[in-house]
Amino acid sequence: MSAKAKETPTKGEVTRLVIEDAAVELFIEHGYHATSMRQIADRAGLALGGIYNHFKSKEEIFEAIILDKHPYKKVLPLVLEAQGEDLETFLHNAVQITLKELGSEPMYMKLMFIEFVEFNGRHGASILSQVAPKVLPVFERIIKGRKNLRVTNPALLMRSFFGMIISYFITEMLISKSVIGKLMPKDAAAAYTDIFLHGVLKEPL
Amino acid sequence: MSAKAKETPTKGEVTRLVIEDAAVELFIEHGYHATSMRQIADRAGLALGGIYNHFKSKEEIFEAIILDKHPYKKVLPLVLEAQGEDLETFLHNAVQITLKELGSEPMYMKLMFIEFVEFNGRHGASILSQVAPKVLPVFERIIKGRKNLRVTNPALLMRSFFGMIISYFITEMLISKSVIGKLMPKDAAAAYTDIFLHGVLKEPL
DNA sequence: CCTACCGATCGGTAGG
DNA sequence: CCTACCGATCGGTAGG
Repeated sequence: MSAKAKETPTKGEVTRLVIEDAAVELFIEHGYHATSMRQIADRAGLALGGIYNHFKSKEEIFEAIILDKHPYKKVLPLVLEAQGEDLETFLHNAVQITLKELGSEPMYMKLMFIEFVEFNGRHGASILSQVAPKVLPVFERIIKGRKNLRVTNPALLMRSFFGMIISYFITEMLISKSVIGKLMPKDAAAAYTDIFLHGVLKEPL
Repeated sequence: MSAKAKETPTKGEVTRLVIEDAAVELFIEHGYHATSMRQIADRAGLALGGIYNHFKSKEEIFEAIILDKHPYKKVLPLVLEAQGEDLETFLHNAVQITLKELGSEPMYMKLMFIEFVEFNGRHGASILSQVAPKVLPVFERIIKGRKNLRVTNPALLMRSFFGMIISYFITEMLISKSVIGKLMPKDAAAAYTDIFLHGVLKEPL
């Protein structure tokens, strides 16, 4: 048992994750306050009381989910490690990789909105304060390294980058339920990326 | 009483609006399911039972609010009536007017997110189906009339237009609670508009 | 429009 | 980890 404690998860750790998985599904389906502890217990396959061996309260489940499954957990390393010979390919890669990764489980983006609506963005604001100092330098480097950028403020570049991603997914989720989804181009993600890049860059790709 | 019935609102109509106003405040503060009928009654200044003389259920209050106070009610006429000599000024005006109008009560944008999170976008999808046919022609006209557009698909242009607006407000609300809001340029709305326009247009303004 | 009430369900706990 | 239970609060209604 001297290893990194990642190899053989405790039975308790497994149950904890089962509860989290059941809860995150239900939260995404109905939101936080409309989901009951009994529903979570049922879907996790145990009795109501059993949950409280792993979590002190319903809110603690939500907080664990935010820590473990928030989309930024996937996006952050991707953006930090994005590569490319020049600025254009770098930004293009960063956007495409991020959209593709998040697109594999688009509903997890809904966690952000649940938190925003039902917790007034309390967790979101604190995540932002932790993450921004790590990500901002990336955008600072982009701006300093190249001259063909129309945007010279790193915070604004960062904001428009993530704003574009958020906008892509929320419009995607709204449109997919409507007929006008049919009118969208095949690779809407690429088209979206394209608009953003041309908005930010001075010269065409 | 042959007038348009807008002049002297019934006492009942007034009470109805008082209830809606109390409810929309509470929904924006805590979301739909976390708001109780008793809270709404208290804030509206009447007893619990009194509400049911004006609304059959809690959900009916929410639906009335969506009908009366959804941000698209303000944005739609503005976009339809936006003017401008050429394409650039037209688009620029449309964006600026919309951002300014919504910015006067930014929290009402939260209604969209509440509906998305707690009603799974049911109302949002039906609004989209009603509104899209009216708005899409505007973007079709934009595309047909001018050649210096990089985006040739009207649905995509419409999506990126409203996506940009949504993205502006959600990042605004998140950032305003964080320190990095200080790093943003003075007129972030103008900068945001600028990025969008350059993303969509072939030539600089 | 209010008072007083209904059954149902909520989050959480004790005790084993 | 389950059974059985707690007080509190929920949306909604009857009756005046």
